[in-house]
Amino acid sequence: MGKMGTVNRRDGTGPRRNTLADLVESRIEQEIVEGRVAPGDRLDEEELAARLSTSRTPVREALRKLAATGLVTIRPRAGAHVTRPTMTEIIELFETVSALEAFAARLAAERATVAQLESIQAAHALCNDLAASGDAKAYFEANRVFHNAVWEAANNQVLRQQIAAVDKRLSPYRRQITFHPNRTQDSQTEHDQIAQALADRKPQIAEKAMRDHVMILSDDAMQLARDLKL
Amino acid sequence: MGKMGTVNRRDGTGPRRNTLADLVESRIEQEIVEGRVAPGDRLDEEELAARLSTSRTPVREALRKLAATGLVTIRPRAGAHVTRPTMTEIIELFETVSALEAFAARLAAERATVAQLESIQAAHALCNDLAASGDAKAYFEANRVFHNAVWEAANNQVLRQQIAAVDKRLSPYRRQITFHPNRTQDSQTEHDQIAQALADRKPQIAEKAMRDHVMILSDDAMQLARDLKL
DNA sequence: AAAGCATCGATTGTATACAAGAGTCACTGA
DNA sequence: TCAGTGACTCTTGTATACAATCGATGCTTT
Repeated sequence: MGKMGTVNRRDGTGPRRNTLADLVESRIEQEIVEGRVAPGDRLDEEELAARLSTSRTPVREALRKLAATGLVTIRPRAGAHVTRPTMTEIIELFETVSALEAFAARLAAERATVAQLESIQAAHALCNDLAASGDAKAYFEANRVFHNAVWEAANNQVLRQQIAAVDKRLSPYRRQITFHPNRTQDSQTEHDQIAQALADRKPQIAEKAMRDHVMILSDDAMQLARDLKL
Repeated sequence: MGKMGTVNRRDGTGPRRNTLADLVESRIEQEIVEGRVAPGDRLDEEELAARLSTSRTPVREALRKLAATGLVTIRPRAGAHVTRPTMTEIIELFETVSALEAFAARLAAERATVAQLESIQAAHALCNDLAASGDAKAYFEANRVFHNAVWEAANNQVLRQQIAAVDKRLSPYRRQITFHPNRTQDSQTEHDQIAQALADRKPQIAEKAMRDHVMILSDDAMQLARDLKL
């Protein structure tokens, strides 16, 4: 009787995984986003298959899907690697995500529900506490929650997915910046302006504040990348 | 000189196809974008494999990649179908592409080369001629060229690819609108404003003009969809 | 006759087998 | 010693075989 123990969620958020290929995909994606594998690292099909106790077929399908989003680069006969963007591409990624997040902020200011605005304020408050504590790792997560709350408040699933896709590609670099000394305080000041504009329902201001916020991050990322000779 | 004999382009534009899976992918994508298969249509793996003289393996990989971009929907054990967006999703797609294209227009106004601006003007002029001629099919293509020229002039490859991805998902609906009677003339007026703002290098105006232009299209799409009971 | 259920068929998901190109490394020659 | 070249190996690309699940169809039962 209990043979159908399959998990079956229908929202696009959580892992609705019925097939091995999808499971493998989320595992690989996780390893990339969490920084367990770095840009440029090779992704060996057989090694992944062995590690995840499956055959090459689901691994290949997972890698193809990840390649479609740009997280992974596949060159024919040369295998799959975690995409290592050039300096130019990193700038382009930040520019693109700045446009998308700014638009999300604009929409959020226009049409967020009261509950959604409260979620944003709560995340903002949490960021404040953690910024004071100096726990960079925790702040990194709280910052993600804040941004996620804004994306959600835009009430546009397509937009949210597009942002998430580009954001994943930037995650290795975003991570670096968070641990940059003075960044946390500045970030909080910018979050203040964004949160205020949203609470006041001022789309234009929210849009510009978010765009500037992300682009400042971009500048920091570039500076850091130069320092680290990435 | 000719160091590598392999055909190896590095921009994402042209078909750099070495593997069957990539070839199959572009074929299926083409059929969707050109309207040869409609949203909701089933994509049978064996039938595709037979028609393209290959096995199911490359077909499956191609379908997975297309699913990652949202053009195709795959439900486990239920097969692949051309994605049929809901009314809400169509609106969300138009909103998203409006933000992206508007940003592209802004960047183009800021940093397009003279040659790129000339390409835009040329495409605009062609649109004008064809609008007068009343050849809807030709205008549809010329309109694409105009928009493509703006995307290109933004000088941001990541942005260009993101726009292209979302735009593909909208192509069935964009097509419908073009053949709507009065749309062509209105569209030209809007193109005028965009082209002028770009020529004058006014980012704010270009951004707003493009955003409005796309969102008007969205309204028309919704109205049409309602009329056709899509 | 309608509803429920079981069996069958067809299609997808996964694994494995086979083919072919790219990189490696040792060997040769200068 | 170093550059060039050749075969070899390892990995990927493709095809096929096998397994599992969902939907349909027809039968049974009330």
